[in-house]
Amino acid sequence: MAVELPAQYDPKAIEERVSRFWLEGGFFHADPARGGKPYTIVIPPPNVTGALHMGHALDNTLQDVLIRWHRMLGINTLWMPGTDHAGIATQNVVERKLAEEGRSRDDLGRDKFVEEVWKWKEQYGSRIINQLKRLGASCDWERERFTMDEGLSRAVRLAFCTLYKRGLIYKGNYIINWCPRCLTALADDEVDHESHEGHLWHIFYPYEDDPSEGVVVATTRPETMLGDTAVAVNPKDERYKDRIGRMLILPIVERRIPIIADEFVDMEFGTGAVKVTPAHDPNDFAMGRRHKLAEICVFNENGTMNENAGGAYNGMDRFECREALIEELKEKKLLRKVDPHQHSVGHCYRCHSVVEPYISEQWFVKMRPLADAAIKATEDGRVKFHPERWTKFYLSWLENVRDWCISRQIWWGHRIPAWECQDCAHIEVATEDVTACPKCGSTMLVQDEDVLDTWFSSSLWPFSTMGWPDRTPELDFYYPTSVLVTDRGIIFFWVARMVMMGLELMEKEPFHDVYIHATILDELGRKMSKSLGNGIDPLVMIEGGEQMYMGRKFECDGYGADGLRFSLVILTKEGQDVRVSPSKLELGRNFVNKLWNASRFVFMNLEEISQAEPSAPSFEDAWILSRAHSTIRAVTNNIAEYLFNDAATALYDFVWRDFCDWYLELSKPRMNAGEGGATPADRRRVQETLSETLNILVHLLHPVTPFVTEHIWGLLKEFAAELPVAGKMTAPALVRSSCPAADESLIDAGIERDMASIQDIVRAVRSVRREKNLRDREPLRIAISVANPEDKARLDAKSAVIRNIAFLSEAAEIAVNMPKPTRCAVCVVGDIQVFVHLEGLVDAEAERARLDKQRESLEGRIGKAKAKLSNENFVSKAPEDVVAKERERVAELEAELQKVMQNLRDLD
RNA sequence: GCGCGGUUAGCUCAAUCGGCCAGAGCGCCUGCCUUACAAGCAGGAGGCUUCGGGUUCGAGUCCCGGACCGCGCACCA
Repeated sequence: MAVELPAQYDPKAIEERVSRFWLEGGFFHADPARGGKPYTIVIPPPNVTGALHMGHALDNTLQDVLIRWHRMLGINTLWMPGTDHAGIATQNVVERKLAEEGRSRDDLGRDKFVEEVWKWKEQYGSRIINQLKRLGASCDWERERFTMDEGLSRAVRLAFCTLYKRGLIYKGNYIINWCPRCLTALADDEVDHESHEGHLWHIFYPYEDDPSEGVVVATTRPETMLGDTAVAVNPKDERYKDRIGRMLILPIVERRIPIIADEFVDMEFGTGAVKVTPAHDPNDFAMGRRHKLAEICVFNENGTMNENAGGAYNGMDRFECREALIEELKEKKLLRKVDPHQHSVGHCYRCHSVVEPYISEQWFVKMRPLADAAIKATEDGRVKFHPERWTKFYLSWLENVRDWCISRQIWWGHRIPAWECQDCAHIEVATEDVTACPKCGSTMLVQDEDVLDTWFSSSLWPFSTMGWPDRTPELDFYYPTSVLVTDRGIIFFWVARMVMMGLELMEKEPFHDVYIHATILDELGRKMSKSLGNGIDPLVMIEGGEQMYMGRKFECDGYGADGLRFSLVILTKEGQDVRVSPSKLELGRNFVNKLWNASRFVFMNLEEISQAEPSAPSFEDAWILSRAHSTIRAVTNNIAEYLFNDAATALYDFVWRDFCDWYLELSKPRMNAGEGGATPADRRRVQETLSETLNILVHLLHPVTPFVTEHIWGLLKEFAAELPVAGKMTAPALVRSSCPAADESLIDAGIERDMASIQDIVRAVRSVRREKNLRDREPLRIAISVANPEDKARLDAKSAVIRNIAFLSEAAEIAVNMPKPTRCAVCVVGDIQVFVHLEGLVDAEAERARLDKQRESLEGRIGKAKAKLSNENFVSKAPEDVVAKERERVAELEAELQKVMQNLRDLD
């Protein structure tokens, strides 16, 4: 067979080929008509402007592990992919591109601009999808959706109308967060608060009837004073009690404003008197409405001051205005004090400008009823979080949520389906465009200019992608989905809103489980970000190349998608953020190479299949199959509980420790007829066990390292065509093959224990080799003294194993209570003594040193255990089996110690 | 201010229900190009589990309190 088997695994060529094979085979396609049990995941749709980062890599790897695992269990799986139109973000990207060409969106006008965005989307929008494919994500790509698709847009309109009709959407004039750069309203959770070192300015407001007296107010945003319409004090505040109702003259603008009393005011803070600016502060807004104060807006939409700010400031930027205003107040001796003050300032999560609280007319979703239903779904156990602690985080947000501002003053997005009649001012909300006013019949209708928050359309994702509002077979079969896998960062933005919309519009929660995985951090524990330059590009790690990381350049020769995926999965402990650095990712690359080489070894030994009837399975054959099935059991349980890294660790140990370090080494002499009595029947047996084990192993690993396992499986299918395992390899591809179930009858704790004991003996011999500077394969002779005839019988049966792996010149002599032969080193392993014949090499000092060290350790352990046993409370209160076990342990340790002591005496 | 994580080997992390000697990877030291793999093999060193109390026969693990690091929310005139 002329197959090239390079000694170093090169992922690049293989992954590309395997990827093509999968896509051409249509193996990821989901078909509800196939029936069976459904298992569904909808992808958290990445921004269409996005590029794959490590967070995506982890998120999608975990989803892919779940999907591939369930697919291999024969379950009817659907992984729904797609992208999000990301209103503000995408609009910003296209506007930046236009700016480079010296154009602006206003030059183009709305229709032309939206056309430009679509063009941009067609050209660049598939980048992240291709990157996900490169990562190996086994989504049903034939079903790819985009939140601005025709179908999803229909879903958005119907959702809006339905909620409006149910009174859950309303329009109103309220204070919202305004980004003066993006020129749009933002939802509360789209504002990032950052702590800033600012000032607390104390400003004097004189009384109208006695300008020499007045009150001092404290503020961090003095420029808003231009819009003040009152000063508030606490009604209980003795200092101000008798001044309530008195009029003040607001400096600079010279407006008459009253002193009002409101419980809200904190007497401890500042001077206890608060300037009230209803149009520019959420608390003041609420106070203003309580006291029916005027709402005077002093800002323009772009963050400059407007005519209400007065002639001097009109048109000035808000921050320049602050400076100028402070100067003027100083001149007028109205600035009484300036204290440094730490306070938090809201920033736009898209462009990072300082947002302004701003009164404007917007559309809102009434959250209370929706949130209550969502809370109930979790309380009833219909929506569960993993790890469990996120439940509280999620519920506390739902409990305190305020109405959601969903209108955005941008052009890219789902335009609000509301039309206002220019004649009678009636507002009609409808799924189809409205051409005549249903109230007055006028045809003078104007559609609302605003678009909806992107998260509004993403909240429908679990069902809009399946064809809702049509009742499709997909929706019937795959909804609700099984699990949502995401980062904690969008629990509010997205997870909560999907639950609310699913319950309201589908009357069914959109998913049963929510798995919140780690956030990826850099090696110093900081989130990866562009501005810090501490991000690692997953594509560079996969395909190779160079990039800047934390200020230095590093080069990677391409660890492959498998290497990256394995690293991420094994590093990511549930519920724990994960620090990633380029060097840590070598782990997965090394593992994949190890797996490849183990497979390569198997293939080389399958080149000539022995035609003999296989001999009976030997001890080591039974052992590796026992370990294989133990591993199947462990991985199955771990994945069911979302313990991905435990599954990966079990696989790592099985492949590297059990299979490579021990079984492959043990199989070598059995492959070579003649040597050590190996027969063609033995050879055949080993070939069957190797192929069987490798087949199990690639199945188990496939969800984590899909490419290399698919490749190995394909080769194994050819190499093992004449072996029994071929009967289990009839699927067209590993991705569609079913995973072997754990066969409990093959799991043998006794065999695993015996092997552990053999490993101890072998390690003892190796240790002596090291100590004596003997070559690893220098033939040696050993004798083994055991405690009883049963142990002798057990070891006798395995003497070939020991001989093989310890490189002995002949089988060990095994006897019960054998006296120590002369001229040998001795190692005490439990109740076994291993005598290594060394002829002239025995070194009494080295012997003494080794035995002394062991004596010390044993004495320490015995001391501890005896102290426990001599404690009457322990003996009387601890469970009997624990006490019995402890006694047994002491007896064993003492027997071992005696042997060590005897050997020490013999040295004298 | 409230809440949630975390603190274990030089580094990054494990440790199931409280019970054998607290493990692994990387790094370090020794020796090996051993016919799958130097991205490897073999052997080894390395621990007052953040601190102080408590519960318990027994605590890395449970409870109370403190320190430090990180995250979220609220307040922030």
